[in-house]
Amino acid sequence: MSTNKHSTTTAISTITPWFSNDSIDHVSFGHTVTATIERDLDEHEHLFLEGEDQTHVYLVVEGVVGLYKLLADGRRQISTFAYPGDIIGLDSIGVHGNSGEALSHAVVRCIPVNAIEKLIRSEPGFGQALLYLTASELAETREQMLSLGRKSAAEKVATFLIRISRRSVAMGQTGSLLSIPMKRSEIADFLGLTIETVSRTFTKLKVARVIRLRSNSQVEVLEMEKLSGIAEGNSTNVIH
Amino acid sequence: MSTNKHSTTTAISTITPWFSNDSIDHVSFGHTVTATIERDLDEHEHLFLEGEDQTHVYLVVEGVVGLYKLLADGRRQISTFAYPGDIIGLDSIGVHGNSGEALSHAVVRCIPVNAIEKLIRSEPGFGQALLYLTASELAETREQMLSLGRKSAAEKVATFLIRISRRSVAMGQTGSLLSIPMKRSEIADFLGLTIETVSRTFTKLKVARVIRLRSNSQVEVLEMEKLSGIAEGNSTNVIH
DNA sequence: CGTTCTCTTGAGATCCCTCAACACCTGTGG
DNA sequence: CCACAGGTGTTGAGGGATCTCAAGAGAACG
Repeated sequence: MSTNKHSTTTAISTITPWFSNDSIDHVSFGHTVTATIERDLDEHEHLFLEGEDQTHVYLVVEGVVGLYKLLADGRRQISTFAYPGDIIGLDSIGVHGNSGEALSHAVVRCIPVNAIEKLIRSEPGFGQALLYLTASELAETREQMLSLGRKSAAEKVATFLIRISRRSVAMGQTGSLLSIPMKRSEIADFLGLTIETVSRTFTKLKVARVIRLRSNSQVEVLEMEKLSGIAEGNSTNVIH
Repeated sequence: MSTNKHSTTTAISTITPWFSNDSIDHVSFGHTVTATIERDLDEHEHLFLEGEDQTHVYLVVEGVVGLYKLLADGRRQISTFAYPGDIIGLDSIGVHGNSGEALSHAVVRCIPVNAIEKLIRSEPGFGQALLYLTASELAETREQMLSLGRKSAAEKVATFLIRISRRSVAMGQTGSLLSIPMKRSEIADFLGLTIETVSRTFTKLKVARVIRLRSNSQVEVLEMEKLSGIAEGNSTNVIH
């Protein structure tokens, strides 16, 4: 179960939207928020459900949180994965448009929406920072729409890996040894595919010696050029 | 070709993001912008191309502008359709992430980005209005991702029509007689389908007496309940 | 009243999904 | 230390929704 910890320390955070290739935006909380609650989430624990009233905005501190929408029959579309430093809840005004669930153990800092509104009014630049952050998220989301609407399974998976690689580099780590914090089913629901197709596509990339699987959650990129070529739909890099 | 008209009138606009079901946000320009340029666009004329430096934000005054991304081989994904009252360019900081093209004759008001920045600093509430606007657009985009990733052709087309209907109602018009300002190819590139599939799906909805086609750009919804049932993926409303 | 663009319809191909079996991994308890 | 169970990932075979290719019908326009 989850535990709540009150904290009086100021939370100053470097906000880097997932998959962002923009320069890093710095947004600081806490100067006027005297006490924000930090919350521990177990694997599969929900932070909120689609349709619920929005009470907080969340800053991911540790772990990865998935935002998703469901259809009546259970089909799921994962909208985004929120990594440490990402802010959750900027898309909705009043009511959550997505459900938010921890992929594994995670820690988030909960900021009440009224505190956000207060900060926007009191701290010059804060609102603008949030605007830029939301704008970047919109740009990322539209990039993902291109993948969902127009790319093949191989292109989708390659795009997914390239983005993880970029994020990895942005975090100061290597871009060729990637840790994949999500399961096949979550990758599938993010890319609009089935688990089987995701699995088969990983195998094809492996056989083509573009990647190597150290484990199910560790991918080594052997041919970065080829991978990004596939991601961008270059027909010379087609996999069979 | 396009004509540019200088204007000194204040442009006070009601901003309603496309497909929005949120309450209407009011944002006013012009109090500090003494002269904004209004621009006429011919059918298929581009406002900007993906990758270009962003110089302006645009307020659509008349007509519809499509934002799209291309893959190297020509595959296209339309990100959104901007209607009168919508603002274009809030997603990008510095460089355009999409190309913007008028679907038919259109008029836009051009607001220099530095004027926007000035307004954010000088007019309290302006930045917040833009934030809410961008947040709504993000929510809409994620709704569209569910369509692209997880819905069938019939569900996509039904969702598309329902959203046009909602927008129509929000504009004070009837929700059952819809005017469709885009061609089949544009609908296809928005929904991640081919023109042929879009055409066939319209025919199926027509045969099932859910809609009636007055012309290629005028759709009459005969069974709204059934249409929204299909849009939400209810298996009882499947079309064959 | 032809020219061109758009939309519709058909037939066959293809990519991905569905269903099914099996392999792998990890933790637990005998 | 092994047996087993449950969750997760892989692989195969077949089917189906959508795409591709192609022809023709309509609509718009000079």
